[in-house]
Amino acid sequence: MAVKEKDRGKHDQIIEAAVKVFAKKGFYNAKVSEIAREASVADGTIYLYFKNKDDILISLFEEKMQLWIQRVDEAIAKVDDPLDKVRAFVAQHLFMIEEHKHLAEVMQIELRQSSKFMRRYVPVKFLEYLDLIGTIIEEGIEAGVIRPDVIPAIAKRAIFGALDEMLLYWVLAKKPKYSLEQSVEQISRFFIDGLRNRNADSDRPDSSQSAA
Amino acid sequence: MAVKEKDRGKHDQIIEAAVKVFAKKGFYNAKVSEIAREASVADGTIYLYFKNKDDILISLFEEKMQLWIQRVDEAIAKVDDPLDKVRAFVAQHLFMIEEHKHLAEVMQIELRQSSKFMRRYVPVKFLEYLDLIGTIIEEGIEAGVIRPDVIPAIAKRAIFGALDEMLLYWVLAKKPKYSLEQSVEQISRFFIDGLRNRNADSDRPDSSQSAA
Amino acid sequence: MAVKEKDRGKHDQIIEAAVKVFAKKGFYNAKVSEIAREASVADGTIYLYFKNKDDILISLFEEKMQLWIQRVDEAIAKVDDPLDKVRAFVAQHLFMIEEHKHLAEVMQIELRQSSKFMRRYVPVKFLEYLDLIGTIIEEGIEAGVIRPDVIPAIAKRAIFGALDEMLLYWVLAKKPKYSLEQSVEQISRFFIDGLRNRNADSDRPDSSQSAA
Amino acid sequence: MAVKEKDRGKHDQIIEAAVKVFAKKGFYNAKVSEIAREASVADGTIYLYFKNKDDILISLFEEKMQLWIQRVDEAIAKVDDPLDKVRAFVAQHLFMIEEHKHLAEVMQIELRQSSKFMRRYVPVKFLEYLDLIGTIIEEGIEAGVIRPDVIPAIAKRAIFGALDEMLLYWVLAKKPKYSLEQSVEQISRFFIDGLRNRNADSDRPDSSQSAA
DNA sequence: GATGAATGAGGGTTCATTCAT
DNA sequence: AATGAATGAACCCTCATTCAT
Repeated sequence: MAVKEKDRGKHDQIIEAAVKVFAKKGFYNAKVSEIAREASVADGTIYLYFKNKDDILISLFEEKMQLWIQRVDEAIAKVDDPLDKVRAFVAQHLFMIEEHKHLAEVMQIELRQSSKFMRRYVPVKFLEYLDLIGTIIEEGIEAGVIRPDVIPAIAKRAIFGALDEMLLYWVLAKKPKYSLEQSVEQISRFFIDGLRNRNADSDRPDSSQSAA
Repeated sequence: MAVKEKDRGKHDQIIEAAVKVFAKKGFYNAKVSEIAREASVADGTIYLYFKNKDDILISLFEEKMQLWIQRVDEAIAKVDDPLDKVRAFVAQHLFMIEEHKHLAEVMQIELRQSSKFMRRYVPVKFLEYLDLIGTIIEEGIEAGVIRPDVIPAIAKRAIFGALDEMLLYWVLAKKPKYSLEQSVEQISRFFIDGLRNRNADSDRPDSSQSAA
Repeated sequence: MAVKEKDRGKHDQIIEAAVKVFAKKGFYNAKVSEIAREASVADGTIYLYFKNKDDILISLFEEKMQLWIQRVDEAIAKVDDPLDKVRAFVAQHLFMIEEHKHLAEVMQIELRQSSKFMRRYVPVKFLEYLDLIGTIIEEGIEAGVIRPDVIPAIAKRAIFGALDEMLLYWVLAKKPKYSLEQSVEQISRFFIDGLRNRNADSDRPDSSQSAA
Repeated sequence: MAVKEKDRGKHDQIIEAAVKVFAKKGFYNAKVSEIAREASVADGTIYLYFKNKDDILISLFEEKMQLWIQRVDEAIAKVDDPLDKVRAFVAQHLFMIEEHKHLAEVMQIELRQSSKFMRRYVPVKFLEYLDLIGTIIEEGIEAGVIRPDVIPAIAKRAIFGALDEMLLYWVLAKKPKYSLEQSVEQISRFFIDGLRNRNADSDRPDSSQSAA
C-alpha cells in the first residue's frame, strides 16, 4: 500500500476517498473529516489540495469525466459504422459504470445538484462527454445511416438519459435482474431499431419510414 | 388570493412553498424558515404538519407523483394502440413538466438524492409511475406490435431516462432551442422506430429485423 | 435576579456578559460560547441579537459610549467657566472609569484595535466624546480664559490621551498608589496651569499659583 | 538588497517583516506564514529564532524600545533645563514616530493588548521609557522649576498618554492637519504652561506668557 | 541551519427543531 | 392550533506549530 498510495499523491488519495464517502453518504451528508480519515490524511491537508468541500466534488467530476471521455473516445474509434458507434458508446459507458460503481453513483446523483446549485460550476466536461454521442449522430445522418430528421441535440440527451437511468437502477438495486450485456443489447437496439416489431407486418414495407 | 390560499389549508400552502424554495435553492440549501416565510406561516407551524424537513420533501413527492400518475393514466386511456400509448405517455409527461416547471425541477434533481440518502424513503409512487410505461410495453409485446425480445423492465427505464434527461435540459436551459412538440415527436420516434434510416436500403427488407 | 435580568432583555444581558469576558480575555481570545455562558443564553441566541462577534464589540462601544457622552454632558453643563469644565470633564471621566472597571478596560484596550482593523467600523461615538473636550477648549478661547494660540484639535487629543493613559495605569495596576481624587487634581492642573512653577520667580507673584 | 538583507541576519529580517505585517493587519489577524513570506524565509525558520508568534511581538517590543530609549536619552542629555528636557522628549518621541510609522503603529496598538493578555509579558522596556520622563519631572521638582506638588508617577503617564494619543491620530489619519512641529510646540506648552491665558489678567504680567 | 508539507485542535456560525406562551 | 424566540449540536475551515528531509 505504502508505495502505491504514495506514488499517486495526496491529491488522488483525497479524490478516491471522496468518491467513496460521497457515494456512501451523498455530498451534503459527507463530512470533510470523514474524507480525510478515509484518505489517511489530516483534515487540514484537504485544504492544501482543494479550496473547499465544493471544490473536491467539482475536481472529482472534471478529472474523472476527462478519463471517461478518453476511454469512450478510444472505444468508438475502433468501429466505423455510426450505428456501431452508438452501440460501442453504450457498451463502454455501461462497462465503465460497472467497473467504478462508487464513482458512477457520485456522477449520477451529485452532478445534477451541483450543476444547478454550485454557483460557479459549469459541467464543461460533462457536456464534452455528451457531445461524443452528438457527433456520432451527426456523422450517422451525413452517412445516411441515421434518419435525416433526427435532431442530434435531442437525440444525444435522450440516449444519455436512457443510459443514465439504467445506471441509476444498476447502482441502487441490490441485485440487478439483468446482466450488463443484456442491457447493452437492449438499449442499443431501442435506439438503433426502435421498439416497433417490423416482422409483424412483414408483407408491407415499413409505413412509418416511407411516410416520413 | 387570500381566500384561495386559506381554503387550501396550511398543509398545501407549505407544500407549494416548498416546491418553490426547493426548486430555487435545492433541498439541502433550502431553509425551513424560508419555506415558512414563503408559505406565510410560522416556522413552528411546519412541524404541526410535517415530521421534519425530509418529510416535507417526501410528502411533496408522493402527493405530486400521485397527481401525475392520475393524469398520465387518463391520457393513455384515451388511445388503444400500445405504440400510440408510448407517444401519449411521452407527450403527457413533457406537457406536465412544462406546466409545473418548479415542481419538475424538484422531482428531477432531488428525487435521486432522496431515494438514496433518506433512510426510510422508498419512492413507491415513482415506481408506480414508471410501471405505467412498463405496462404499455408489456401490452405492446402481447399485442405483437412491440418486438418480443424487448425486456419491459429495461425499456421502461430507458424511456423514462431519456425523458428525464430532456427535462433536465429544459429545466436548466434558459432558452431551449427546440419546442416541446418537436421533442415529443423526436423522442417518441426514437423509441418507436429507432434511429436507423430504413429508406436508405429501400430495395431490401429490414435485414436487422429479419435476422433477429 | 429573574425580574431584573428579564427586564433588561437578552441584548443587554449579552452586552454585559461581553464586557466581562472581553475585559478578562481580550476580544480575540474571548470565545463566543463563553459570552453565551456568562449571559446565560445559548450560543445561537447571540446571533439573534448580533450579526457576529465583531458586531458585539462594536455595539458595545457605541451603546456605552453614548451613555458616557450623556453623563459627561450633564456634568460639564453644571459649571460655567471653561477651565472648570475641563476639570469637570476630567473628574467625570475618571469617576466613570472607576465605576465601570471592566467596561473601561475594554474601551481602553480594544477600541484602538477595532478602529483600525475592523473593516466597516468608524468610532463615531468616540469622536463625539472627544469633541466634548474640543468644544470646551473652543469656548475657553472665545471667552479669553484659554490662550488663543491653543489648537483645539490637538488639545482635545492631548487631554484625552493623558486621561486614557492614566486609566490604563488604574486598570492594569493591582494597587494604584494614588487616589482618583488626587489624579483628578493633578491632571486637571497639568492642563490648566502647566508644570511650570511660577512661584520660583518670586519677584513677580503668579496669582494662579499663590491662590492654590 | 541581497547583501544588506543577508548581513542583517534572519532574526532582524523577521522582526522587520513582523513590524510591517503587524502594522498592516494587527497582531491577531497577522499570519505567521505572511511574516515568513515578507521576510523571505520559510515558515519553519521563524521557529528557529522565536519561540512562537507571541515571542515575535514581545522581542519586537523589547528590541525596538531599547533603541528608542537610547535615542531619547541622547536627545535629553543635550539640554539642561528640565522644562527644556520635557520639550526635547516630546520632540524626539514625535520625530521617531514620524520616521518609523509602521513600528509606531504596532507599538501604539498592540502594546496594550499584549501587556494585558500575554501571560508572561511585562513591558519592562516600556516602563523604562516612561521613567525617562519621570526622571525629568523629578529633577525639575528638585531644581525648583517644576511645581513641588506635581506627582511624577502621574505626570509621566499623563505626558506619555497625551503624546500617544496624538500619535494615534497621526498614525490613523490619512492627512494630518497639523505639522509635527506645531504638535511638538502645542503639546510641550500644554504641559509646561498649561492652558490658562495669563495675559487676560493684564494688570499683572506673567513672564512666561509675555516672553512667548 | 533551512525548508514547507502536513498536522489537528479549536471556534465561529448555521439552522432544524422545540416549547412556553 | 399557531407562534417565533431560543436552543445547541454539528461542521467547515484556519493557521500556529512540528518534523522529516
